[in-house]
Amino acid sequence: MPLKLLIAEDQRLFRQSLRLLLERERDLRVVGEAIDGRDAFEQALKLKPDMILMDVDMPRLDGVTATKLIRDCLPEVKILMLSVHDEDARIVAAVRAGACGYILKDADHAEFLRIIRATRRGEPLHSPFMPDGFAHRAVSALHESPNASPGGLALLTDREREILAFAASGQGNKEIADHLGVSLDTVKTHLHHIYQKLHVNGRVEAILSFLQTG
Amino acid sequence: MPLKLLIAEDQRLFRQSLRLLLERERDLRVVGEAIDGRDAFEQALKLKPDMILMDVDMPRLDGVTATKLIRDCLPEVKILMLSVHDEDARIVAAVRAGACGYILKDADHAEFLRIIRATRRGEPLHSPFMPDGFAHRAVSALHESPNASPGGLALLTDREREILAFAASGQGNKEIADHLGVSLDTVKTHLHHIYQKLHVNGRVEAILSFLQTG
DNA sequence: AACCGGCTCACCCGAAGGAGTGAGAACAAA
DNA sequence: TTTGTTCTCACTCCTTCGGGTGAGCCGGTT
Repeated sequence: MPLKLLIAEDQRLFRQSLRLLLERERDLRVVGEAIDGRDAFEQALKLKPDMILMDVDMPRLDGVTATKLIRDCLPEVKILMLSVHDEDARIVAAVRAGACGYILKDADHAEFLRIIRATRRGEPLHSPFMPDGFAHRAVSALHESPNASPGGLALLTDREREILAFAASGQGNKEIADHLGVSLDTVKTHLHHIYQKLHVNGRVEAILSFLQTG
Repeated sequence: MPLKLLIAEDQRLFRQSLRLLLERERDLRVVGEAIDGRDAFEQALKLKPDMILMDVDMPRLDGVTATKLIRDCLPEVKILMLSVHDEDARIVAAVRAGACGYILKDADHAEFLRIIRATRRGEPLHSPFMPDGFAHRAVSALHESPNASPGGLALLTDREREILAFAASGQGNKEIADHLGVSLDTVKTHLHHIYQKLHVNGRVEAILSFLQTG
């Protein structure tokens, strides 16, 4: 008896590609697709799937709320969240709302299938297929402010953005220091922090990141 | 002769699903995958694909900048942008940078394949498969006014432009040397000449000049 | 032949950049 | 008060970058 799956994902191309991937497996059967959270809720009631693959980020009704609704009406259905970032605080919220686990969109498709099958067998969250450090990151995510957008310039302080802007205009550290009236070491320290926050490898990459987002 | 495709998309699951979808087609062949813009640049140089499906939103190096870099080194390769929103201003930037068109991630997979094949045949951007909307009009407008006069970069030799492109992707001299199979000193000499020809003071200024003019 | 542009490599040297650490001052929030 | 953040500065160690110079090789031109 194949596992009846419902895919809830707003990006059609991704949704259809995913369906293709899943339908190659004999033990899995995609019984429906939903284009947002509300649709997922309705489809779930109608189709009674065994498991739902639910994107966190969807229009009209987000994955977390949809999970909550579905778990209220259909407690037996298993829900796996799909998310881009593992720092996503909504993953924790989703698990609280009744999700059985989560899969990163960056996951390998083999790992993807393994997680689905493990969840089907009712294996716990701390399954070996879960990315390492889940618990740790989950706790961290709870403590992090919701405005945190990983990789964005938003998390830089004003001073750091200012310095990055100077750097992006082609100035050297010494020049920047003179312009701002601080020491060379201070500029270097700021840049050091910038590189860490942006997860980049050096000045040029940081500037590219700045030019894209700026 | 199947079309050689390179997929540049940071979400692994989407990337692999996409590959699956494309490989079912006899006339298409996925020759490689790239996980970000910089990787796309390197893979493009290595694999020489006919067409690149490039996500706009990628870490390390965004799709627009990557498009610029690739078009400068491999002018014959066709680049199709992938984006979530058709209001995305980066789509316009991408077309300006040399992309042949764009596909929304919300597109139907059949439409997706149609656009790829239309682009392969060199059909104009205002193809009927293009969704209506802002970006569509912008793309058409751009297509009607082909200008792009090469600036100071014209006096650079092919090798110099190539090296500058590598530098602009965030790579260090050692990395560039390894990629090109030449010595570190050679790369430094080329850069030395580049700085002199462009009348700039260093790496960052040269890159800015490259990104603006290229 | 002689010449020249482009590509390659080597050496020296000083300047700049970056990792990592520690720490003090100002200030706001809990 | 305690805690945390931001900005500041210093110090070491190491890598990378850039300027300058010289030189060999190859291919095409005059």
